[in-house]
Amino acid sequence: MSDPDEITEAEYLEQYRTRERPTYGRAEHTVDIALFTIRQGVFSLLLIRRGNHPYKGYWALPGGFVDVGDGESESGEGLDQAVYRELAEETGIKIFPGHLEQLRTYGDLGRDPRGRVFSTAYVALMPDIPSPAGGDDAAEAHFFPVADLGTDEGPALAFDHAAIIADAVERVRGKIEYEGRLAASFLTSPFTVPELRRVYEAVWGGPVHRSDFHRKVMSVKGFLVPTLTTKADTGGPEARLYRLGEGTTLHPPFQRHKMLLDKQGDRDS
Amino acid sequence: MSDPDEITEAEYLEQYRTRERPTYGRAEHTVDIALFTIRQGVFSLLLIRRGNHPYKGYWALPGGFVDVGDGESESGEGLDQAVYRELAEETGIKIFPGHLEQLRTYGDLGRDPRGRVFSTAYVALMPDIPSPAGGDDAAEAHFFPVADLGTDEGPALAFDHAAIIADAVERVRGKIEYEGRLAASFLTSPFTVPELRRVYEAVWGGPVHRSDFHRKVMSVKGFLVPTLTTKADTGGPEARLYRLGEGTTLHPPFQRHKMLLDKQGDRDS
DNA sequence: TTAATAGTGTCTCTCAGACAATATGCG
DNA sequence: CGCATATTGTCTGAGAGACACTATTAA
Repeated sequence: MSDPDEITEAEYLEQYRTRERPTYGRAEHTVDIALFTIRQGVFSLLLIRRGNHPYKGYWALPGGFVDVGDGESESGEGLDQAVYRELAEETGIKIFPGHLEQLRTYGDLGRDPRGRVFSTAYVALMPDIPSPAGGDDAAEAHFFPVADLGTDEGPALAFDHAAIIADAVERVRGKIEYEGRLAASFLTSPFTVPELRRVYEAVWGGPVHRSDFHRKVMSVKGFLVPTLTTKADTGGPEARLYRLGEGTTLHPPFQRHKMLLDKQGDRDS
Repeated sequence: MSDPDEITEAEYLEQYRTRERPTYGRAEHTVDIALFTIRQGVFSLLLIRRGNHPYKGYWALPGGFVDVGDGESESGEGLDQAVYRELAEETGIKIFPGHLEQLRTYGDLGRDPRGRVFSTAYVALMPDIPSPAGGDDAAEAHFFPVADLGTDEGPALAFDHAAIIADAVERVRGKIEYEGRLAASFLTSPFTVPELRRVYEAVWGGPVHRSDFHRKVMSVKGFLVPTLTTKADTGGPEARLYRLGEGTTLHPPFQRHKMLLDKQGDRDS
């Protein structure tokens, strides 16, 4: 360890930074964002029609290359930062008002014809704010019902985005079982219990027990904090409005396969 | 769309591949592996002592740069492939006998002093096979008890590996609640129910109800398939040996905070 | 014999599922 | 009124938590 040829870490890094680098053999890194919302009760995903090669004319998740600056350790932007920037550029969403989390990274050979491109996918959930798609880019943006994706009804998808979307949908459907905060991120606060129930119905794609859902969601202490206001225009009695409390995890979780009714129609009606 | 300047995707890609590329401003991509096992009943993580700068002498997760070939789309290796290669090179594990899954990707500025380096972390679980650490590299490899990591007892960790390890530990502790297959991947098949219980005790760090665990794990249909053999040397009666069946998800899940006893000692004794 | 353990049985109490009932608002 | 809905209440059955018990093996 007392090697006379020993160099310090600072010396090593100086050598590393100024080394000869090939102009090939480097990969690129992108972020892709699966942005979900609920529009008119329909669980929907934002896609952008590509205006450039490759996959020109196909629909793709919003996203793009991560700015790595000049490659120095402290230069460029982080992954989360890239996501917020791309959201602003591609969808016009300056301040993202929902939930964002990393999904996973895709790096298979051949997933991008331009070269080796790693893509870190994110899942974003937000309420349906009436100033949606179509950002600074002239690119066409559109919300598609999740149920249509992957079917003949759905759009033609670029790259491996069909697989990413499938993973993202499953992440959302699974995680709202035990993360109540996720479901609430589809709504603007304050909201009513039936509104929250309709989030689950939209995401899971079927009716959810009405009275059981109400009792279950209210039984999680600290999850919903009542406000003094109510909301009319429900087609029934005024509904109390709640905001999110601190208790975020649902113990025990909602169970998708049990909360979902097999047949159409709430038995409660 | 009938632009006369329009080029085909093939033409575009040819231009893209042969473009001028800077020798700077590119990031690199690594994989890091949090390899867990249970040794003598202790939930443990494999770390490698770094023989080179940066962080020379510190302990780090096994891993390394992903081979991206010459940067062409089909050249190099995929992420999973890189993980298996690094496992072989750094730990001598040629055929990985456990469970492997992607954790998440870390890309913060400054996380690697050499430059912008994205790292996709993996979680690996395997039984304690008695031919462990110390691979082709002369590097020192060692299993550390997870409980010691992050304390003064634990090793000094390189890069942001302390944060990665914390995420990995929480992933394992959380996921074995509802993924029985994960817990079983710490064992060699066939195994007994008490052996499986000790996996939970090791990972969660406390005693688990003995009789309740037995009843619960047996009640999940298709999870454990009995063999005709038994195992002696248990300190008690011979225990039946089981192998994993098809039913992998535990519905409803084991609940860590309920299955774990608050105090030492199984009330069952 | 003693101690530790594998496996089973039993009681209780919580809670999810099922469904009824009541009150409210809209056309 | 008739209908859909919000919210509360009640009954029941499944199952988790708690704990006792038996059988078996090692020291």
